[in-house]
Amino acid sequence: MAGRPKLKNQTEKYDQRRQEVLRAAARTFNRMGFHIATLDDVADELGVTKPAIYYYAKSKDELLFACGQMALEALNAALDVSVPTGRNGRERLEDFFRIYAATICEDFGRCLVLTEPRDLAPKSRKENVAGRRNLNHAIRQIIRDGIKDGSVRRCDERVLSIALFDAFNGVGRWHNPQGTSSLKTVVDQYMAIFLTGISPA
Amino acid sequence: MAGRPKLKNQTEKYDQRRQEVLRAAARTFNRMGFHIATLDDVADELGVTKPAIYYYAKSKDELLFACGQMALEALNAALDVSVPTGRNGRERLEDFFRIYAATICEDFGRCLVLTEPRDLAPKSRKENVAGRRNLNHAIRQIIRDGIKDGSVRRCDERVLSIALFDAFNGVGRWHNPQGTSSLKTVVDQYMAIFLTGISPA
DNA sequence: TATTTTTTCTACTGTCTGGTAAGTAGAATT
DNA sequence: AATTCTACTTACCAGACAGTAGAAAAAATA
Repeated sequence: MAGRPKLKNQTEKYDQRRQEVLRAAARTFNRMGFHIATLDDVADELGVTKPAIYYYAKSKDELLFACGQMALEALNAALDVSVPTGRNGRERLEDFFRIYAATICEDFGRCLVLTEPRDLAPKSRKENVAGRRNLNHAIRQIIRDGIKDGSVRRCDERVLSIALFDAFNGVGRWHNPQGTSSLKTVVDQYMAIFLTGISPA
Repeated sequence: MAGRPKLKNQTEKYDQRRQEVLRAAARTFNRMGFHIATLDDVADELGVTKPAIYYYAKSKDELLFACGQMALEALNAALDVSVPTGRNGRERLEDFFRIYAATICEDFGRCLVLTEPRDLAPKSRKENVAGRRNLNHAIRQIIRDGIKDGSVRRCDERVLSIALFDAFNGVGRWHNPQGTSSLKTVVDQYMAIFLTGISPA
């Protein structure tokens, strides 16, 4: 944030451009891998030169961190959506993971899924891990609620949450929007697998 | 590679030492991440200096590739085990993924799961991808067999195989052998989730 | 013991890349 | 019109790290 503008009415333009920079970073990281991608690659993606990046972020670490935060904020918003009662635990799980799947197929979501906290510097990592853990804990709570209300089978909620998150992360890693099957089709299949298992109905 | 011994009775010792080097590499890559770990880190893990590594492998790329191959060979062996008939598709899936889970919790297996083909140089990558694809295709075939023999619900075998692989990969990423729950306990839960779903029985 | 082979070390190089210094064209403001 | 601010650019640096050359232990062999 070397040169964040001083005039109030310029900051909106700056923030928009910063979003474009972050998105270019996410796309480049996703395409090449965070450690393989250089800041010159990110700059190319955006059609500028490397130092221009530093006008909007102070380090490569900050770029990755900010991309992750964008995704985490979207996912936390998804949590709020699934809170309204009237729906049991299993239904709330389904609500959430449908949004989760959609989110991690976007630029920032894929970036969150394709990188690990250890790619971040200690300070960023701490906050990133906290965000991931928060999400994880929220899902575990929904699972516990589901077990209580009888809509989810008795199980260790930690194991189920990991199975769900990692299985869905696979969608972000492998799904090709240009491919034959739409995201909705894939997610429907995932839901069927998780709701009633792979054994025939 | 660089200094493979010329005397026949020395090559066995060399090969054993090479295994130790590969294992040290896998452990270091797993602990720190492939791109973050330096060859000095690998050497430290083994208690030697960096050039000693080059006596057993000609590049960092070869280390990662060889670790992946170790895991892929173990997994291909697991495929053979699950071939004997008398067991239906669903049972063979279960057989395989129990071995899969155990394998990816070992040093080389975790290394395979925690890295991506794009971390490898083009030549190694090609072979690595072929190995991964071979495994994937074998599982898809078992799924198709299971659908045919009625032990697996009708579904897109590509989607199911990805869901299974990625969910189980999560075990390799998160399971702590020193933790409270044993690997067998975790895998049993996974099996229950996938066989009959998260809805109560 | 002398000689050869195996294994590892010390010391170094070349390259790559994150990050910076300093300058500039054009827009906004006064 | 003069000044200030914006969004960049060109040119560069310093450190890190994969990989190497050559010497020196250590082990095996004769």
